[in-house]
Amino acid sequence: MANTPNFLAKNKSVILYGVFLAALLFLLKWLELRFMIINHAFEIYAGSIAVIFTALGIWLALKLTRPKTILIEKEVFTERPETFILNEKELTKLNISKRELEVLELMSAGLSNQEIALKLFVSLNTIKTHNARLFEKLEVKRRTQAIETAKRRCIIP
Amino acid sequence: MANTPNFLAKNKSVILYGVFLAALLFLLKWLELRFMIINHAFEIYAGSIAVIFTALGIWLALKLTRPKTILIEKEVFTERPETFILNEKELTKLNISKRELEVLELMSAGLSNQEIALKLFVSLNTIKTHNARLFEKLEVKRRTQAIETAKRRCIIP
DNA sequence: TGAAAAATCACCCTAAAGTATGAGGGTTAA
DNA sequence: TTAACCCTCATACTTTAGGGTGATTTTTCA
Repeated sequence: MANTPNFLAKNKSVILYGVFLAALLFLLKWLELRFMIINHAFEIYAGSIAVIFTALGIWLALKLTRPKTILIEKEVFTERPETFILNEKELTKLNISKRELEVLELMSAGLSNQEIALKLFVSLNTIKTHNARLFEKLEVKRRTQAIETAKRRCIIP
Repeated sequence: MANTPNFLAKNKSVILYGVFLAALLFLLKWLELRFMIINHAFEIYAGSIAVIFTALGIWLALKLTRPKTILIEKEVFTERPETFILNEKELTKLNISKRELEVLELMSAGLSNQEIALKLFVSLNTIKTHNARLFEKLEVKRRTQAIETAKRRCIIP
């Protein structure tokens, strides 16, 4: 395992900590020389150390425990197997008629109301009525929502 | 808001930290008196402070960040082993931009143009422009067709 | 057989979607 | 720096979608 770059990358935090510690030692040595001749120098020095190392500890802890997150597994009811199986229960529960389902499928295929009307040999108004009932039963407001809901519930492929 | 017990409970960590700090000061004072007469007493003292306060910082950080680790929700699809694989080739071939894809996905979710505009913090006209380009690139005339085509080509799930 | 449900259609109106055109600012690569 | 996108927004217009109401005919089923 002569993977040096990987080693460096993985221990980045530790190395950074080492470097930071070295820098701190220099700083502290300098502070020592600087304040040794002043009154209460010792207290100042000790306080500085306390503050800096507390901060260091906090930083270190945050750095090391960052990936520690609790995963909440959320169950999502999405049942769409590759081979479409019509969910008859949903259909009867929602009380969607044969004709409405037909309209829904053509809608999902991307046809306009006019095109659906022509295809089913009925008037545009009829399609609109079917749509209105469909939206009511599916509890949606738009055809795109209807398509999304219907697909999710396995009413259409 | 005279909810004293609640205040105590909520600031438990802070209070504990205060008490611990006071205890530490006593300890340090004792150490100071103890080691002031020994050679290298200063270094030992400083080292002690560093170690103790680093530990304190780590403890503090862990204590304060523990309740904030409940974050990520993982969606588990019960009956859908094959996850969606974005067809990057199609995307680049069709020359669909990131923003356009974003709009397309929201469209597919059943949102209206106005809702998409609000969600993306842009104007309705901007969404309409994105739509027009999308329809042109996908060679369709309506949003429902766009959704159908995009799904079939694995551009959206 | 009679009521309920389904399917059909019409009219009117509003809301949303879509078309066409222009334009300014930002990024990026030649 | 220029050209090519990309993202943004606007205005004006047309088309489509959707809501509400009411009605007729056919099917279905208890």
